[in-house]
Amino acid sequence: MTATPGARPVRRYDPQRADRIVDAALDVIAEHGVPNTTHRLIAAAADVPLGSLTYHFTTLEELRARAFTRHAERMAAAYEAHFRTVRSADDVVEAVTDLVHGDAGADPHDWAIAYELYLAALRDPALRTVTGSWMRRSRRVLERFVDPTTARGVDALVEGLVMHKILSTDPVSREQTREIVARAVRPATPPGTGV
Amino acid sequence: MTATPGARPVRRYDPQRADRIVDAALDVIAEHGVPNTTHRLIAAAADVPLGSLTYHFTTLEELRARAFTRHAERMAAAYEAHFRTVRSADDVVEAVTDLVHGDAGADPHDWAIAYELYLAALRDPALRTVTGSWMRRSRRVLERFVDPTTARGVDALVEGLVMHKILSTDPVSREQTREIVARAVRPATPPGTGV
Amino acid sequence: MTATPGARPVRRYDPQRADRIVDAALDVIAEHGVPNTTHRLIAAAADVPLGSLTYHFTTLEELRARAFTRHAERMAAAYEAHFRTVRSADDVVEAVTDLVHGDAGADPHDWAIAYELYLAALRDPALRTVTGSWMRRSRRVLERFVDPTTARGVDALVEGLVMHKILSTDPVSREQTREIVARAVRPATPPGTGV
Amino acid sequence: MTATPGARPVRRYDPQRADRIVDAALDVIAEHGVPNTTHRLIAAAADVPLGSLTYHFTTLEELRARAFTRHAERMAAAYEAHFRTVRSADDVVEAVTDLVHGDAGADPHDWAIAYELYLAALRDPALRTVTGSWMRRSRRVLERFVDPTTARGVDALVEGLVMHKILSTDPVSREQTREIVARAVRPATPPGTGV
DNA sequence: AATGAATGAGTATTCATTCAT
DNA sequence: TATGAATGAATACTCATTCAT
Repeated sequence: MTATPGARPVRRYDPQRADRIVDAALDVIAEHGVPNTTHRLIAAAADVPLGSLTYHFTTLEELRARAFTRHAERMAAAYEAHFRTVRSADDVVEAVTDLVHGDAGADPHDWAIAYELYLAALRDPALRTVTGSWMRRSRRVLERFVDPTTARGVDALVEGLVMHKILSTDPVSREQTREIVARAVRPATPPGTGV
Repeated sequence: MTATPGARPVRRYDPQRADRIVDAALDVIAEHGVPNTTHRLIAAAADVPLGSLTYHFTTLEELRARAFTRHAERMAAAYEAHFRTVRSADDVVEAVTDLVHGDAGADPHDWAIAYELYLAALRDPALRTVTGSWMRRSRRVLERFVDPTTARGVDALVEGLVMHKILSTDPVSREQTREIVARAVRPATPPGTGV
Repeated sequence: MTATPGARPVRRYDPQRADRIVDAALDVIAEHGVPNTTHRLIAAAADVPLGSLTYHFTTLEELRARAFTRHAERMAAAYEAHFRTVRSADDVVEAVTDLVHGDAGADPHDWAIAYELYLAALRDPALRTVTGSWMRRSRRVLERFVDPTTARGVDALVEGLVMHKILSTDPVSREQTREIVARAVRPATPPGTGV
Repeated sequence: MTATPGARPVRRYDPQRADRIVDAALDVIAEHGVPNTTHRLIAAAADVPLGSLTYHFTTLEELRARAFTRHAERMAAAYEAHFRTVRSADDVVEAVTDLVHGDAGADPHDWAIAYELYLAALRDPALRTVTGSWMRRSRRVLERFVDPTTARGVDALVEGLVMHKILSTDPVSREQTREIVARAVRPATPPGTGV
């Protein structure tokens, strides 16, 4: 009850602890993957005692969900910020190319978490609201510059290009990416104008 | 003294067992995901005793790698078969649309395995040769109809469209997909022709 | 709703548990030998649940090392205590004979552990610091009565006599032991005095 | 029944196979220790198929016993050979010193097996006939030069010196060993001649 | 309110031995 | 006669979660 002198220094009032734990969880997911994301690893990363995790989050699953939600939120916000200064359709091509080649804030660490989330969402429909709303926000951003169908296509294209860039053994060049993106961004060919 | 029928499980002579185990592993990966793919689950799915797995495959990791390799091989073969009858660029659009909407042999089960492989490859560079060669084969197929850069774009687009179809809460329609694909397949705008 | 007595095993608060586990490990090593010293056997001997072992000791190897260290420490202390009342060189002969014939605190149980440690040290150089410091302490005790070389010889002799007593089918008599020890304790023949 | 052409080359009639297996077992025991001496390791060392082991030796324990028996026989024979040219008591001192310092045919490999045998004999009384008869032969050799009690002492001393040489962190010098041995070999002090 | 000790269910893996061929 | 495939019991170890303090 009373602080015993000489006892180990007690961590004082720590209102952001839950927050710090969520961020630590994201780091662990990025570095070790969901299956290796254990209470112990997160506790160590957050520098909090083990019991603190289950005190703040009933289950590990809940903590993971919170972490993924936060990540999706951040990625969507970064996406929006990235396009804030874009004006013309030409700028869009450049901006999207930047996105694919990592010059837009999202690094491998972030993409690793994203793919962990994707796979988790594949198994857990509850997480699909997280991925779903993230995608809707991305498309909404693109719709400021292109028609909805094109937005959908460009958004999917970014996904696929990033994934192939990571998984391929001969990755795409920036030049090629720009070319590919440019084609996707062009307005639909008016019917009857030939292929 | 006498062999009581049913009293003792029969030791089966089973020359294709290793093969069956690999297929069972794929089923388990599809249904439960890599992290839940345990020896026990695979053994049950293949209807073989537990010890049989480590007899045929030194580690679980090795078995997983074999399973993923077989899956990638099958997916690539299916991809090639799917385009075998395609002749014109117009047919390509239809064929790719079929691919995205599951009318080309690959079902959610197959895609689930594919995404498990992607994530595994993200952590394990050894698996990247598997994903890499699969992608190369896909592109090579497309290059029969379009230029290499376009092939790359279309291949990435398929990836992204399928993924978003699975992860989104409002999925894309077949109509939209065709439109998006058509745009990606169009030849590049000749320089100087304007947008 | 009410705690049914006996229904659920009681979670015990048990601050000396780690210590008790180490002692239990020593008992198991003595009775079953290192190769049969399993988590299960130790847990049963210490009357603690299985998971408790790896909670307190990361690996079984670590637990074994701790147990051996404690044993060597105890044996050395007993050795020192045994010679505390010895004054003359004659007393030394008697004291050493007692040592060999088990009248000095160390029983077959203790020697069994010691030999398990020896063999373990043969494979694991880390354990050689344990055996090495134990031997140094023994010799230091003997050096209170005889010159260092003699101490070394007597110490080795004790080792060999005990071992042969255990492994031989016709063991040495107390009388013989005393005679042998007496010869080893005698001061070196002054040079030039002939044999 | 008939040799199928193209089948793997069948190992032809191999009458010394059992012998080779026993030697392989000794190698494995020396290198890996009894607890790690498995059928698989022995089969690999002997370059024979796995099933061959249980074909020739009912249990692993039986094979181990055979291996230990052979080793003890060889060690005793080497001991005898080593003393065959010894004539005087002075020569004995030198010969014993050679024994301890490894100049008598027995290397660390041999001692490792010996200690594995000792420990095994500690647990299994059946093996004590092996160790017992080995020791008797050693003593009998020494009794050609010294009285039985001295022989016993010297034999034990060798045991202890070798063991301490292996387990100690500051090993004994050849000089010291000779001195210690010399003292043990000297005839008993005639009663009444003082200590 | 907070925590570290505690635990049982689960994991991959090893291996002596059996047995169909 | 000889063997390699087969298997079940056992092993060390992990970990989410619980709970006494």
